[in-house]
Amino acid sequence: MSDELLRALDQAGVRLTGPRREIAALIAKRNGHFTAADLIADASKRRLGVGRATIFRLLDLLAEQGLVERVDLPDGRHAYVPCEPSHHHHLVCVACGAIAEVEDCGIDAVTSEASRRSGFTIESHRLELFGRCPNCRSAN
Amino acid sequence: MSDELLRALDQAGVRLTGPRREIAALIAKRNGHFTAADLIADASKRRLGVGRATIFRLLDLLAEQGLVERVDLPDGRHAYVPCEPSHHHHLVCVACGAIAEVEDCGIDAVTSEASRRSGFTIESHRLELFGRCPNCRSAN
DNA sequence: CTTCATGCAAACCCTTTGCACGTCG
DNA sequence: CGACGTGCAAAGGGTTTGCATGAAG
Repeated sequence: MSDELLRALDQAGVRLTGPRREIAALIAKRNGHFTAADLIADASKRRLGVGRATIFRLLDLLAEQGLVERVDLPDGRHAYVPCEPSHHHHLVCVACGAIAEVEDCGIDAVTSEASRRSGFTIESHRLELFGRCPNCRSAN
Repeated sequence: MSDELLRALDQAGVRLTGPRREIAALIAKRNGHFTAADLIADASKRRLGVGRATIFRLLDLLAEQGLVERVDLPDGRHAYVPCEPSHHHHLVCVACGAIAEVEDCGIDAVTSEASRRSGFTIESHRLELFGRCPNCRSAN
């Protein structure tokens, strides 16, 4: 479960310490997005002795490696989603937090159109889609 | 300059108090995005007696009315941009902070494609474009 | 006059940092 | 063994809240 993250970290030459393994397992056990606070709560619930700081430090590390990405929820909270380094946008279920990764589906056309109209050179963009996953849609 | 915001607030039945007028003027005097901290600094620089809380409260109010929108900068800071209630996306210059508003330029095609692929129903989205405005591009 | 907004300060997050100790390889 | 990671606690920044006072309509 948590092997994916650990393997990727290992490959990146990152030390696989005890706390890092435990936090990776917590992340793997969640599905969908999670906040730093979620992990901190999980850790304290299970009485792992890991400190807040270690969790934030690992999240930074994972983000650097592109293994998680930080998304800003509509309510302003910061969350993280596990993801493949190459994929780029996320679709998040507002009901259960499930995540789907969306590869470029024509966003380039949008950016170049915006660039043409505005005269800006576009260097990067952030697209976040919010909706309901198939499960939550039918459950309601 | 600050009339636009004030007029819109008035129409919404919001009391036009002294502090609100002053803060609206500060916002009008900025061009491009700004943070709450920017306004707080402006206010203290000019020794207006307005408190932090009032600034945050007005920003909330303006956001409720759709007169400003909160954007999350790539570095994680929260900023606000003044905008028309109907327009929807923003292009922000990473060099000078200038803002261009971008009306739908085919983003619907992207969302429906993403929806088709993932099975999610899409309720909302957030698109932020980052680049360089014509001025900053030629200045460099 | 009544309702609502304000300033101030304290409270509250969330996140980062400094440091002595422990662990990994 | 040496470099690096860790926990803890404290510091830091941004944002919110409680409350007595003051202004708006």
